[in-house]
Amino acid sequence: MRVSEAAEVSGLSVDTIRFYEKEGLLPSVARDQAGRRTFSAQDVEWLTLLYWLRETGMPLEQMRHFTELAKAGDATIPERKSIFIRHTKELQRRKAAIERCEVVLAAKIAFYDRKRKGWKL
Amino acid sequence: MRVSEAAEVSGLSVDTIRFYEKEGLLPSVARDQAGRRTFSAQDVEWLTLLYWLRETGMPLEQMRHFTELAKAGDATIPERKSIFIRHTKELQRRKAAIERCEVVLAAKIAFYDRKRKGWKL
DNA sequence: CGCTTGACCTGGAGCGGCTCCAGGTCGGTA
DNA sequence: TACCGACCTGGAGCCGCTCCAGGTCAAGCG
Repeated sequence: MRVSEAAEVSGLSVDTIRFYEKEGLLPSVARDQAGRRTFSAQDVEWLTLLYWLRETGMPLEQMRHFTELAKAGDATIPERKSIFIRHTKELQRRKAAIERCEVVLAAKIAFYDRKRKGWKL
Repeated sequence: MRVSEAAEVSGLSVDTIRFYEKEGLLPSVARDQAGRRTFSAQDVEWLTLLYWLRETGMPLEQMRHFTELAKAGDATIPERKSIFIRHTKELQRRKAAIERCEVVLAAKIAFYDRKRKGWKL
């Protein structure tokens, strides 16, 4: 699979994939004889994971660390697991922030509605 | 109220408040005779709103536009309201992404647990 | 009354995380 | 065989801060 298809499937942009490779966030990327990146199903799964982690705010540095662990083999599974558990907690924090914001916005909207009514009366 | 206190109450950093002023995101900031910014309760409320909008991903450009509308008076209330409604929808999108990511992480964690069990048997 | 301390000021550099662009290479189709 | 489009690289640009140097000022203490 070539980079544009990998991008489409994973949700990342082509530029972001190249950038991630440069930054060491991809465990390995094969090239064909013409020097073009080729992605296996596994590679694309990895990209998709990165997509979700970034989409939900994990810093590149942490993703890079995670990549190093994955490259180092099964012995690092406990640490990788704990990274995911920590990120899950972070997601709860973010969800709470969103919900708090929803309340704030709902209050503002209600305020505007009351004001509008005031004009009409 | 001075900038450090306004920062503490609003959740923004002092640097971010100064940056937002420079970028035209604050409708007006008074200064004392020594040239220091002073914030009224209203100002702090505004900062807090900006905090929540940024925390949940609204771009500065949109916040700037919103500020302009607020400065222009009550006639712009319908547009301001529609900005909030749009952002509320964006929040739903983001919450869905977080929930999707939670599922992905839970699956990964379960996978690690199965693998760990495999070792022990 | 003067001195120090610390909160504030400004302008500008640096950084994370992309995104876009110029200029070039290559392979598959008409 | 000549082209077209997808790929390549290196580097500039952009957003949204964050940090720093170098300076001003007011308030509290000796």
